[in-house]
Amino acid sequence: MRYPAEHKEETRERIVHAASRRFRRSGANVGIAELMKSLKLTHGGFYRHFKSKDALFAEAVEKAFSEMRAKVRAAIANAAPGQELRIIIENYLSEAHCADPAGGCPIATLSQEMARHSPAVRKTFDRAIQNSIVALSQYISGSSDEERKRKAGVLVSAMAGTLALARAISDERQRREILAAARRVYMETFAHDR
Amino acid sequence: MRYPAEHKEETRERIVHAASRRFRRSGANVGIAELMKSLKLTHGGFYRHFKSKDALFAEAVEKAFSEMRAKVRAAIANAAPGQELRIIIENYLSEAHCADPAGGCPIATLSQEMARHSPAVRKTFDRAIQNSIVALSQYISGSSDEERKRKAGVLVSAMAGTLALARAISDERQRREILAAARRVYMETFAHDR
DNA sequence: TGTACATCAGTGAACGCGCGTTCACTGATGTAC
DNA sequence: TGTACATCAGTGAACGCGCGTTCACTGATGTAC
Repeated sequence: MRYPAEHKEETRERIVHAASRRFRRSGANVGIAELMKSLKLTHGGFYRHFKSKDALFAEAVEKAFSEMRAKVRAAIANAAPGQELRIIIENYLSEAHCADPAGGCPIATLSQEMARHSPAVRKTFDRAIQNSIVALSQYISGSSDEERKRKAGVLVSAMAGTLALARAISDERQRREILAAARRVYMETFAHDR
Repeated sequence: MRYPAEHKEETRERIVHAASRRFRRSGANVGIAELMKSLKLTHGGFYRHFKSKDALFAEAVEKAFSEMRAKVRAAIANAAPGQELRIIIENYLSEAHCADPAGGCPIATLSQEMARHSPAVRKTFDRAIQNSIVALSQYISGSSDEERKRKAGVLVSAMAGTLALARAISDERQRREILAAARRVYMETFAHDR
């Protein structure tokens, strides 16, 4: 059957969106068939939209980063000037973010498997990381742009590591504790002028 | 053919050692056949030693942590008192460790996929993390045992996150930069009395 | 306006492949007599 | 001391399964005349 004009683009976007969530939840071992089934489609049609699973993965990574940027933007939209970094840290290390890998930061879910991905995927991830660091650096104090970017890189990697470890910990109380302790340490280290 | 008395135990250990390295390099998607082949064995014999791939994975995780503990112990064996934490941070965030995931910290390579592993594996990982945090906490300043452990947990997760992100970054200069910046920040935050 | 044809998103069978696991078998050595 | 048998780490074919990808096909709608 033939479909209305924008139908194809809509389907494509639904695939990328679902893939972005699933890859963040399960890494690259998500099957095309299962993914398409979750959208009430069959696996054969997948290749009308993407030339390979790898191509989809790259787009899904990009999508995950752009979703994160949107969330951060929304969170600090009404922040009092100078409070942006505190809000970013609080949100990133929140229990809500911890409980939602599928809708959360791709660095905390995918960085470890990046070494095993194709050059195309790695390049996408790489660029997105640079963007994130630059975006974050504008809220960090420091005597030069370079210093702010360096500190932002450290903060991003530290927060992603803490989130990943918190998710690996089974005991809920301990998970909450490490998130809370990390919020405090990172605030003191990065959000206070010193 | 029959083998000398301790032969079986030796083979078993060779398998765990090789698996520990391979799992850290590639995550759980390492084939039994390929693993056994790398030891000049065939895949069929695997099940004389382990009841399943999952059982091996759990042992390999344990082995990875115990290797790490041994490396840390060796590194600080001759440290001047009070310098242990500086040495630990310097080693963990060294370019050598960054370039050697297979022989390095399992938190930096496996934490993100832990959520997808069996309860048995998760429990092993969990226990090992607690041990690591407790072991590290003795070198961290703080007014109580609890505070030292909390700070140690944050430091472990932060360092693992930085190492994972550094490995995901393709550009060598940037990789070195983030490692260096993180060494400095974590030293200031955790290794200085304040 | 009506008809014949083209389009193409989506379908589902089929492919080759690698996986974890099972199992009948091998054969050098230890053990019983 | 010599012989027959038991042991069991390791072998390699075979299993069922899920995977990414291909491809001939479908059929509702757009388009040409």
